Amino acid sequence: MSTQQRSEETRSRILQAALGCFSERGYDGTGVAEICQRAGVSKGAFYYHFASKQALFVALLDQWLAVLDDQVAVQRAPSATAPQALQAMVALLQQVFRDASGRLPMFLEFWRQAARDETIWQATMAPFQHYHALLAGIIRQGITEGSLRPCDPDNAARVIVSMAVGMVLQSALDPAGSDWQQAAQAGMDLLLDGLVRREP
Amino acid sequence: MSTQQRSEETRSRILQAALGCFSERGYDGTGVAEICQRAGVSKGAFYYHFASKQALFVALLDQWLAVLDDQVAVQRAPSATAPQALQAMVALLQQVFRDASGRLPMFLEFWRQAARDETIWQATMAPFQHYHALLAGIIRQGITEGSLRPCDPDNAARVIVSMAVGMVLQSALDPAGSDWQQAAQAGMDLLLDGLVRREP
DNA sequence: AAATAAAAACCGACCGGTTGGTATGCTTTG
DNA sequence: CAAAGCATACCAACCGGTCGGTTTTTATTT
Repeated sequence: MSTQQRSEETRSRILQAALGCFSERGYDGTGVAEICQRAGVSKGAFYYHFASKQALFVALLDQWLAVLDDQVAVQRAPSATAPQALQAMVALLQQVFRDASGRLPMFLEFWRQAARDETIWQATMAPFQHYHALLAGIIRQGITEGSLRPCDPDNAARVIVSMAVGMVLQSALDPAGSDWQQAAQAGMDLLLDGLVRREP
Repeated sequence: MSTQQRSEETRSRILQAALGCFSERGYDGTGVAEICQRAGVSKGAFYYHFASKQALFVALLDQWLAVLDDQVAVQRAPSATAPQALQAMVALLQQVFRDASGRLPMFLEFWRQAARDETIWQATMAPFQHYHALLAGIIRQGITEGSLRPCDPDNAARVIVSMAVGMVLQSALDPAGSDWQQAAQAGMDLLLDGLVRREP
């Protein structure tokens, strides 16, 4: 096997081990030695691939963001009506629940660090703004084409993003507390149809 | 001044200092010495009042929960219709935004610790379940009295709680990103009326 | 009221263990 | 051989927590 391959595999194993450690014990709670042991490499290898523990964390965040970008790119099918497009967006959330199963506490680590580190903050906020813009666009289009009632698209998008974020957080804290995939589905249905009873 | 008064004031000052430190630097990021310095007391005083750093954290959580219970107690006026009652609940959220201004990162600390510590988890989850039950009750009543359309009250309550939690988190990360008080108001309006355009 | 005891409140030096990070050297590959 | 990739030993700093001692308040006795 070439040294490049071996090197990249080592790096990958460190990332994977760190993901597990951070998810289970948190960022401050896990030491570099612990990550190395789990990855089956030495401390020297660690600091050969990453300048610092913080840099590793950022790399982990970047990796996650890359995955997320892919998912967003797939979701580019503006053919359907706005309600259908919004329903389809829920599937993306379900992807989050599925993929990040057991590693959702990592989100808390990201968000916590984001509140203190400028670089991490920008990277962490990007998806929020991204999804906000995406949703606001869909809603705005839906209003002009008549499938949605007139309202402020930004506010509506904010509601949807907030709901999603809230569910991700709760599922991180209490995975068994509810079927969050189904809750997200039902939530979007509710949002579309409204709570108040209509008069005939 | 009596020693009791002095003692309680010292304890209070430690709590206040800790709140500031944890909000700014996080739980692991702040040392006991730092809290003591900010509070103007010695380490001896600290460990006279609190068994450990963790115990101080729990005390801080309890303090917050007490405030929250008061707010919930005030909100006990089931006289109005369900939509009105739900609108009134939003005011409670606004209270959170107002009171916890600048200390919202503390929520992230609470939630993060909750993912690892059983005791903190229970205390942290309690308000979630509390509000869920409260909202579900209002909605259920609204359905039976005809002011709300038939739906699953639990799902609807989950949506509202999730929206609130999501907004609190986002306001913690990006306080200047939006007028979250107004966003919460608009969100509830939207939830009540629905997004989809009605046919005449 | 003075003296004394006892308890509460507080101080700050100190310790043991941990941790992120480094310096140096060995192996393998090209 | 030169460089990349990796291992081992080690360190300086930090941090939660302890401990013996000191001051201040309260209770008790004389």
